[in-house]
Amino acid sequence: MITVTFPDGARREFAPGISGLEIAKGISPSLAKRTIAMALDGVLSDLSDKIDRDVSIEFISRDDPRALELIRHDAAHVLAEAVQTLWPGTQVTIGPVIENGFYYDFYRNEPFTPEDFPAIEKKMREIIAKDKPFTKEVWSREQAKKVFREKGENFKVELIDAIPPGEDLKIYKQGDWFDLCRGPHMTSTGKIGNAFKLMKVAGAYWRGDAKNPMLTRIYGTAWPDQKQLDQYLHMLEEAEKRDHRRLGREMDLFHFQEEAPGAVFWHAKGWSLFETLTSYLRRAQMDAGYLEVNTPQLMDSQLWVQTGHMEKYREMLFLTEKREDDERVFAIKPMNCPGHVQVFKNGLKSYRDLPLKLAEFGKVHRFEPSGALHGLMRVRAFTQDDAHVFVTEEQIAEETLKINNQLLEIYKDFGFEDVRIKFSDRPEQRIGDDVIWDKAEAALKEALERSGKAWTLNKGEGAFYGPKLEYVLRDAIGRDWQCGTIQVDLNMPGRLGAFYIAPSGEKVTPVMLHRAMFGSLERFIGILIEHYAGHLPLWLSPTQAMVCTITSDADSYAQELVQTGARVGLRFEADLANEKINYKVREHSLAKIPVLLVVGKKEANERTVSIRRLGSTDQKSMPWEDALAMLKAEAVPPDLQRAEGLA
RNA sequence: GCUGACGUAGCUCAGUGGUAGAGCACUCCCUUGGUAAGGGAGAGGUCGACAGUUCAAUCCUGUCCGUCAGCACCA
Repeated sequence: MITVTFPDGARREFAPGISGLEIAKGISPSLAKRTIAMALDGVLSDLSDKIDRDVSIEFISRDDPRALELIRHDAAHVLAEAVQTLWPGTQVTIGPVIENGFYYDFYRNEPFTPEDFPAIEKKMREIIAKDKPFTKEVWSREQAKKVFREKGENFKVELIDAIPPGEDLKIYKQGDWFDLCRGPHMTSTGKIGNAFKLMKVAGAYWRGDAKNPMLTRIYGTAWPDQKQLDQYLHMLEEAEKRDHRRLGREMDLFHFQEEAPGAVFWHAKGWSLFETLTSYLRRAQMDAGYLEVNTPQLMDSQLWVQTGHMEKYREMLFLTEKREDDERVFAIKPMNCPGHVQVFKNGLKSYRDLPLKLAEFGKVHRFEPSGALHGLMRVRAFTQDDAHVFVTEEQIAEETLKINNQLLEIYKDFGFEDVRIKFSDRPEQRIGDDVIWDKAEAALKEALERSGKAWTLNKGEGAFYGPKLEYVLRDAIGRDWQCGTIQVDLNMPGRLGAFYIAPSGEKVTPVMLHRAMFGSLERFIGILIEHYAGHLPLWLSPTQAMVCTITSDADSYAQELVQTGARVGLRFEADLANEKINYKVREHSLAKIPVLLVVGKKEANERTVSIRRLGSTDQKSMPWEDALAMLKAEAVPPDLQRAEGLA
């Protein structure tokens, strides 16, 4: 007999080989009816699975959070059946669950389009309405390959070959249709319900490799009920309103145009934000002992041969043409590091100079693939808040930890409390000995452990010259972007001939730590806009207050307020337009101006202002001097607010 | 780069094989109005670029450029 433990702690004995469904039926028919799967010792399993050991069991109903992935996975199978029914000859490949939904990759000569969705969804509803039971069979490798080969499912045959020898080959059937699948599934297609929707089609390479054929991927989303589906769709609409490309236009921050793909035209307001951020970073860097330098935009391409970039990234470099009177080819810098190494090399350095921290707001250019470009997030010309810390091997972990800590401090100033850290170790294509890589990776791990922050491993994703930590932020629609980074480089300084004089008098190659806090200013601004949904805090907002006149009687008073604001370092503007106050309030609210100072004849006479904050309909009248003092205090950047406590 | 979709006024979008339209924005006039759109008039377009088909192309075909989504890439 086996002992089964129930969620309430009760234990019961059963004969080995009893299925979950039988146990549920034994308890009550209604439980069996509403149970769609089970968890054995916490692991989701088919309700039909036979139990032959002591376990704890939980019956999963449709409203259990764990049912969500089953609903989506089953929906993917139904999608595949629907597509193969409508277009026989289409090959199936894989169809996993993803965040917020699922997809299925198909191979077919004719691509699918969104116009096909209604037909596919209709067929899916039919399959769901038939409430076909999911049944599982375990096949032998040979049998499975034979069946799929005969069906012309060549991709499935390849998948079977990739399954490790010890693992069972499971086939899930829903009526006549079946698929190779790891499972588990719900008891029948009817459990999926009707709260699903096909979202988009896209190409995707077979097995994620650009050398392989391209498949058509159909994305869908599925939820336990219509309400949750509607909520999700509504959330997507709201996220669209936060899109920095849209807000960038609405707030008059920047634009792009065809002549400069992947390069930003910063407008005055966007540049104000950019400058506010660089000033902030300058203070932070100075505080941490960095020296700001500036290195050439264009250097002999030979330098990039030395670093290894020409070999690995030739296609991504912007190169000049050879000139008749000069045989040399120049490259626009894709990174700042070689420039900083030149600064380091200029003049003899001693171990006493280390750690030496060189920083630069370096504008770099990379010929990114056209399909990679995305607003401010992925551009071809961007500004790094780049720095290189030259250290001895012994100093690596300590300096890395310092950078990590400052980075997290800085992110907090922008409300990013839960930054995710990825540790990317050695890639296949790399320079330098493995002994060196061992050291570099160990140093980063030590720093991570000492910081106590959670992190995940990003296997094989390091830079070609060294491992890295990536600090990842998420945009409005859930896409992840690398912002900050720390990289340990035991290769490049040596390649470029940098050394310092050790206490022994020997020449020793320094280790270089590459670090960026925002990463790319452009990307960080994109993330910030979406993070704040355009509602920038006062210290960042390009226009901090708009003085709106009620009638032209207050024009000169309004202008005076703007001037006084400017004199104390506040960015005010006046709206003297011949429009009603309703119109002005609406216009500037839509432009995300954080503070509206409304002035009419009354305020001009009494020297007061009526204050209205973005996102609120409250209005408060107060003496102008008080309002000015209040806004001035509020507009102090967070780091300077902290510093005031020190003075 | 790959697959697919898209490109018409500053923005959002209609539209047609016979050289274009709306709303908002813009300019001017009237209005001086107290917290999310006052009224009127006007101006504004090589219909992404280049070829081809056609008597005639913004519309059909092709190539290119750009944008969007996903994939691949991301020093």
